[in-house]
Amino acid sequence: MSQQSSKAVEGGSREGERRRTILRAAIDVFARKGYHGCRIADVAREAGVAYGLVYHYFKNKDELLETVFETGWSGFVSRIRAVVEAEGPVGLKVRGITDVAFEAYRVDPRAVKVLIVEIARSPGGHVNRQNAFTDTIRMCAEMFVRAQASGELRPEVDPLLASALLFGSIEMGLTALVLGLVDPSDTEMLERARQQIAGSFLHGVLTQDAAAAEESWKKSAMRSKSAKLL
Amino acid sequence: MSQQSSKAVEGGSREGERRRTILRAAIDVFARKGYHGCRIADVAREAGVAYGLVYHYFKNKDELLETVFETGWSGFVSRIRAVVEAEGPVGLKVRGITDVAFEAYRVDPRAVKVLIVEIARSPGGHVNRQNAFTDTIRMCAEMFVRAQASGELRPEVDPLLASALLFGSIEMGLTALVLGLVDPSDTEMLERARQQIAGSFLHGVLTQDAAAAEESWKKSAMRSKSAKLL
Amino acid sequence: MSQQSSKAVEGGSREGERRRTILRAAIDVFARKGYHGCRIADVAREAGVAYGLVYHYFKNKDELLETVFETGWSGFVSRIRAVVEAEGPVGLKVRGITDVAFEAYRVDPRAVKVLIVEIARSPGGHVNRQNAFTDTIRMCAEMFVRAQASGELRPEVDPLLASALLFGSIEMGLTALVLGLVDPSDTEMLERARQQIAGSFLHGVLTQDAAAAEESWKKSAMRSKSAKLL
Amino acid sequence: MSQQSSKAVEGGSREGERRRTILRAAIDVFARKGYHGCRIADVAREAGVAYGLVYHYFKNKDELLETVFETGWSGFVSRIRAVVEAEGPVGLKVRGITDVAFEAYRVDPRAVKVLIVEIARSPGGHVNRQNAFTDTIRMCAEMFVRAQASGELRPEVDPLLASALLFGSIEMGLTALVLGLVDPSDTEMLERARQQIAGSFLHGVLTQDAAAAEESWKKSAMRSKSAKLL
DNA sequence: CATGAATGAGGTTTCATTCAT
DNA sequence: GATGAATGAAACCTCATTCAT
Repeated sequence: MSQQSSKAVEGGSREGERRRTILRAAIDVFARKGYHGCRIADVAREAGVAYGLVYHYFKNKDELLETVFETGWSGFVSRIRAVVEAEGPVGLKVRGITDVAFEAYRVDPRAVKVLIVEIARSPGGHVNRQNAFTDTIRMCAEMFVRAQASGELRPEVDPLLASALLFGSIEMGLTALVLGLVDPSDTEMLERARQQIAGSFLHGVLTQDAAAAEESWKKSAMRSKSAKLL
Repeated sequence: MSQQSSKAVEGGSREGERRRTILRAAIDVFARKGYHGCRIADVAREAGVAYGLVYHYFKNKDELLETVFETGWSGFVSRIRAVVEAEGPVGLKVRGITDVAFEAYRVDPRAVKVLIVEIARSPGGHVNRQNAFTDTIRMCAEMFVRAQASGELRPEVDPLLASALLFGSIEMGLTALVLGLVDPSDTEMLERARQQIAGSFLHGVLTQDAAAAEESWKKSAMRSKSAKLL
Repeated sequence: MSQQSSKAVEGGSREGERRRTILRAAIDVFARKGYHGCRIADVAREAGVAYGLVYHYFKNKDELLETVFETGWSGFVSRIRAVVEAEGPVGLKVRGITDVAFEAYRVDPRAVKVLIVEIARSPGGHVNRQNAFTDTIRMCAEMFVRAQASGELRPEVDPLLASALLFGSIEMGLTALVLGLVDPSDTEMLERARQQIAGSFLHGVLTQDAAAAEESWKKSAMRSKSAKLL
Repeated sequence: MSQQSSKAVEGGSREGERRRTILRAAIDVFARKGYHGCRIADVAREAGVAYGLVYHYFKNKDELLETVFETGWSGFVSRIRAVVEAEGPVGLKVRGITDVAFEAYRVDPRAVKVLIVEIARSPGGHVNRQNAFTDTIRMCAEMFVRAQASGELRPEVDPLLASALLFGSIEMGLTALVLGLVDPSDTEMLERARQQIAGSFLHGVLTQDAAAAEESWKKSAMRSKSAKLL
């Protein structure tokens, strides 16, 4: 009782620890072997716990995977939301969204791999996953609607589709890393990819005025960039 | 379509028919249930053949799925290659690539879904699928290298990444359809999506000159569009 | 196809054979180990078939047990029904019902044990079993209603309860055998038990007239009994 | 009833309370789900105690169930014994036995259900349960032996079998209630059932003289019945 | 070619029991 | 005494694959 309310604020409670250990192990095995190869036995061994304990914390395999997804996704979504709801030009927000994705990749590439390769494209049945994904796209679509109203987005652009395309670009950019098309250890390439994804996208959808504002922003950013990242 | 009715299109013996029936059934089940739910028994039932017959034509489940993938992909790739190797401005080629993808979707949405959703998934390495995918991206990347040499593509754009982003945009555009974000029966929306994907992408990466050439092309295309499509 | 319609009349069809083998094995294991100890693996070994084949013929363990019950019970019920629907005094019918139960015991004591000990008294959830049991009791209750109308059954006797008591007596009589209270190999005792169950019951519920008719029947029966049984 | 509210009825320390709470919960779960569905976790939840506490009071599941059985059964048996060992005609005793069974049902139908439904069931040999049951039958059989010696019971009746049949009738009468064949809330029906079970049985096995004595008893009983019961 | 019964390894899931706190 | 997390053996069930007809 007291364990849940008092200690579970951020990292406490022995129960929470174990649970998280298993979750983390699941992400690992998942990223390594994919949905197929991911046997509960592997997860348990990886987490260093007994077989049955997985079932103490998760109803069954599916719920475990679902939780892996939601855990990973919810953090991502909340960061995206923060960016979307902040003040500022849409160009800055789009760059912010790209940054969130790439930062997540930098922190835990395996988790991102699971999100991208194993779940985001996953089979129909799992309603939650699709909803989480489509909800995020819709959230950004509304951002684009407002950007269109303020004259930043070109009028002939469909906001929903634009949102889908932005995430498509980000996702495939990261997929290129995950699949080894691009060397993931090449940090300079990583940086260029991030720039290009946001840059090309914005070039493609912004109005002349917004693009010009973007341009001036980019130049000032270049000077302070290297300091920020490391 | 023509495959089913005529018997001699491509080695159309009776054997070939059966084989193709099974393959088509596999695509269906695959599209409906994903790699997971796809049991040999389902494929056999869907095809209306006996359980064991699947094993007469395919060594095992993996070979069947591999064949499903290659069959679907090879046609797609060869059409892409034709577009890439033709003469003409890169803008036209990018539109051509988008057209190929959308046309494939129009002909058989389920097959496209399989290609989209199951890429890079399932049994460990399955090199073929990834290779087929990455090879195609590399092919288009070379196209962009040439376009950069001829001054069509902006110099600061990375060709490989550009290629990835193009396919990312196309894929997510189609995924939006597959996921029901966009109504797939709305043909006007389909048309607009196709235009926007290619258009935004090109806006984002082309030089001023190439973009201008694009612009003039687009205007002439608008007049003849409806005739082409049906 | 032809296997089912042409050969399945009584004992034919290879499929039916296997199925029956498994069913019979299930009855054996069931009678020997009870519901608890009855593992699918045991049934398969007893039947001399592979593990998975049990699941080829039966959806799961429960369906197997359900089938064991229905198979055993349906034969029993149809014989009871034949007795109930025949012409004649109610006394004869009651004796007929007792005979059916004891004959079933003589033919396959294990099957009767399963019916009595494992299933007839079984846990709530299984609707079919209870229904089958209560339906049979109701069938005989109607027989008693008619017997009451014709003046054979005493008017103050409740027919439904009488039916329950008849089966209670029969069941406990057989249970006494099953539990070893009475030596099951003592055929004379068996014969006496049968007589007493029907006799005491009838004494208890028949009117004076019907009881007198019974008495005269019993005497004539005694002379021809020993010849019949062996 | 009184067990729960007062703390010193029968070794009523705090420990005893807990133990009894668990036992009572076990009866409940047992009656509701049968031996199968009865998991220790269910018992603990029903009793409102922690998982492990069940193991503090009972060595293992089997001992718990055994205790449930014995607790319920021992009270029943001692009451039966009191009836059997009392002075008086056998007819009165048979009615007394029936009364004990029905009274037990009135006080706690669920406990009776467990006793009825689970007798002779589950884990292989569990000698105790069978013994408790067969011992009781043998005890009454001896009562019938004496009744036969005193000319109350007809000479051709087998005492052991008669005893089995009596309990068979009682059990199935109660089973009819448990299974819902008879409405358990219909107290008049309950009363009639009790009368009929004992009455029919006695009619079936008593000699003329004993039956006549019975008859006169019954008439006098009818007058004072309602007062006795409540 | 065609069939579908038969096989059994491999995975998931349950749950009685233990034990550290 | 009391708790419930932790353990793991043992059962169930699935399904790719084989094979006799």
